[in-house]
Amino acid sequence: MPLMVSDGIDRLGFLIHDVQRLMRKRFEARASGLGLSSAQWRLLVRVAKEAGVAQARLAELLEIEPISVSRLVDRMEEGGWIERRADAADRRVRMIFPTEKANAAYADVKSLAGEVYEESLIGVSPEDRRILIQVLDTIVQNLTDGETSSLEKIKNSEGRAA
Amino acid sequence: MPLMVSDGIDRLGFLIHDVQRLMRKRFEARASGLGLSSAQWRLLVRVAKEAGVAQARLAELLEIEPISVSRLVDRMEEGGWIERRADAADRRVRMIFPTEKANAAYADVKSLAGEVYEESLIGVSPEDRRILIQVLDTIVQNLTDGETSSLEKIKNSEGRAA
DNA sequence: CATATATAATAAGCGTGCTTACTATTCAAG
DNA sequence: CTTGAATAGTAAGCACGCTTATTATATATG
Repeated sequence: MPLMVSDGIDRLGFLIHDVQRLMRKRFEARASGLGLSSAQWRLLVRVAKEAGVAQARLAELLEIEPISVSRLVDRMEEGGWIERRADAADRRVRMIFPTEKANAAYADVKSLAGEVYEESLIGVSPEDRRILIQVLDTIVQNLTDGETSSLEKIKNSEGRAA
Repeated sequence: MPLMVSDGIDRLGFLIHDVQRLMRKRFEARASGLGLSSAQWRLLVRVAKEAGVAQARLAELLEIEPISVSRLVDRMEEGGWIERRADAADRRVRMIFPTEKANAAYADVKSLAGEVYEESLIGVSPEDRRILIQVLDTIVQNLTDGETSSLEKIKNSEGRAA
C-alpha cells in the first residue's frame, strides 16, 4: 500500500465555504459601524474606480446577475452611498455615482479590509501567501472560462452519437 | 524603488468570494438532477457520519445558527433526504436520520464533488494543492478561535481607561 | 413608418445565511 | 413542589444570491 496521501482535497469545498463565511463575518463585524456589508463594499470599489458606470456593466464586473445589482443598488442608494443618474444618451440606462460619503469612507474601509486579511494570514509565510493567491486565481479561471465545462460539451456532441 | 511586490493579498476577500460562488454554482449545476443544494449536501455528510445527531449539535458542527439548521432540515425532510425522530430521553430534542434515499445518493454526490474539485485545480501542482489546503486550514483557525479578536479585547479593557 | 429583436432595469418569489424573540422542556435551587 | 435559569427548536423578518417574467427604450429591417 503506497502511503495514501490523504491531501485533504476532498475538503476543498468545505474549506472555501468556511473561509468565505468567516472572512465576511469578520469584515462585517468591523464595518458594521459604517453600515456597509461586504457585498456593498465590493460594489462600491467598482463604482469608485469607474464613476458613472451602468448597472448592467456592474453586473458584468461583479459577475452577478443584473437583478442582484438592482436590489443592492436600491439599498445602497437608501444608505446614501451611491446615486443613480439618468443617461441623456440612452434613457434605459441608470448611471451609478459614488456620493461624498462613499468617497470619504473609501480609504478607511480599504484599510479595514486589509486588517481582516492580515488577521486571516497570521502564521502564513510570504511564499505561501503568494501561492495561495496564485492558486485561487487559477481556480477562478478554471471555473470561469468554459462556464459549462465538460458536461455541456458532452451534451452538445450527443447529436451525432452513431 | 525596491520592486513593489504587489502580491495581490488586497484581493484575498474578492478571490475567496469568487471561488466559493463559482464552486457552489458548478456543484449545484451537477447535482441539480438530484435536487440537493450544496448547503443540503454539507448537512447530509454530517448526518450520514453521525446518524441520530440533534439539530443543535448539527449547528455546532456546521458552524451555522440553529435556526438555519431548522429551516434547512425542513426542506430536506420535505425532499425525503432526512427524517426527524423524537428523543425519548429529552423531549426537546429532534434526532436527525438519513433516509434510504440519502444513503443511496451519498457515494454519487461525493464523487461528484470530487469532480468539481479536480476541475477547479487543473494545472495546480500537488505541492501547491497541499499548501492551498494547509493555508485555508490556517485561515479557518485564525478566524475561528478568538472569534472576536482584538476589537472585543479593546472594548473589554475600556472600563479602566484612566 | 411599422414591426421585430435586443438591451437596461425591475418585479416576484425562492434558498441560505443572519438577528431577535418566542415556546416547550429540562434541570438546579429553594 | 415551585421558581428560575438554561437549552432545543421554531417564527418572523432582513440581506444577498438566484431564475423567470415584465416594462421601457433602442435599434434593425421590412
